[in-house]
Amino acid sequence: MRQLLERIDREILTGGGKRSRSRAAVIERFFLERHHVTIEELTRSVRESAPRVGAVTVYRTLKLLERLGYAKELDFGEGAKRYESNLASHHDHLVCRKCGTVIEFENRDIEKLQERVTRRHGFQPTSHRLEIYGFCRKCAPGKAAEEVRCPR
Amino acid sequence: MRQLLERIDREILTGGGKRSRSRAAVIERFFLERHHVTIEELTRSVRESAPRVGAVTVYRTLKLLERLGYAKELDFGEGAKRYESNLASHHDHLVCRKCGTVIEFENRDIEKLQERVTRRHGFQPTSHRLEIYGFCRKCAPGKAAEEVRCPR
DNA sequence: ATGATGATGAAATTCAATTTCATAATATTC
DNA sequence: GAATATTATGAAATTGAATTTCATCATCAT
Ligand SMILES: [Mn+2]
Ligand SMILES: [Mn+2]
Ligand SMILES: [Zn+2]
Ligand SMILES: [Zn+2]
Repeated sequence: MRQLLERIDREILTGGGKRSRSRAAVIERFFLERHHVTIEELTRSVRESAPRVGAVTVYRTLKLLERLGYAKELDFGEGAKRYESNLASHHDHLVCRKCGTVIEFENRDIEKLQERVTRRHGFQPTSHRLEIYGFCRKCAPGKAAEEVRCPR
Repeated sequence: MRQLLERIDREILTGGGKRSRSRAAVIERFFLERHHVTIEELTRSVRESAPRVGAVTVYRTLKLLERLGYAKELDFGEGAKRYESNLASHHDHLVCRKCGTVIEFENRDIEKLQERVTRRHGFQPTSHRLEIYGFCRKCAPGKAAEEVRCPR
């Protein structure tokens, strides 16, 4: 952890940036988070230990971490984006539409097939997103309130 | 086409709705679109034949078509959402980060593997989204302006 | 035609995200 | 250890897509 923070600090320095307490607070909290967090959630968390940090700094710091390759931006269609550490290996997500639980999975076969698809189209892939929406074990009762068709 | 429009009209009627000229104009234009359109693009298109139609009606009509199962909402992270007809069979997308070209593909093997993944997690899937971002054949020169690391 | 209810669209509102800008913090130079 | 230069901060303002409001219009049933 210490190692990581120092390494990021060094990268920022190298890039012409300066150290900052607020940013350090955001970065530390971010990597302590267990789940995929929104800016709002992370801001609340940061303020427990550094109450004066503004949400704008959280926005800026996460964009920075993303540019440096340490964070990943996610969008589960909730309105606000979520972020996760990009230190672990690549994975995709199962998102429960009822309770919001997110299950992570990794499937090399799917990734292989994706590569084949892109090759077939002369497409040079740089990233992808695969999200499967539905109901998790807890939230999948016999019949969920599925398709209610109504014009309004 | 005529068939489709009448069928949708009937469904709306059944659901307690009424016919409307503005909405009909939006629906007709929508199904004539070849590409994935934003609300703004579709509104411009609609106004060529029905100049008084407001953007709000386009928003509302697309939400309606989505609820009825005739349209699909897409989000390629551009800020504005895109919509496509849901009449054709399911497919996923390759999105060029440079020129914006969208290539559609269909891969039964990937879908099968997805089902296996969800089953393994006791997850009941209702939909998914798979998008692969990168550079299309035209836009993939030896080295694209890939990773420029800079703290700001 | 009349009345009831749905649909419309301009304007107002919402809300995440970004920009602005005066001030504060940090690095560099002497 | 100042003085100076440059970056970072955060409150407030701004943006922009999407939604809501509401007075008015259109459509349907009687
Ligand atoms: Mn994850
Ligand atoms: Mn498509
Ligand atoms: Zn759930
Ligand atoms: Zn391209």
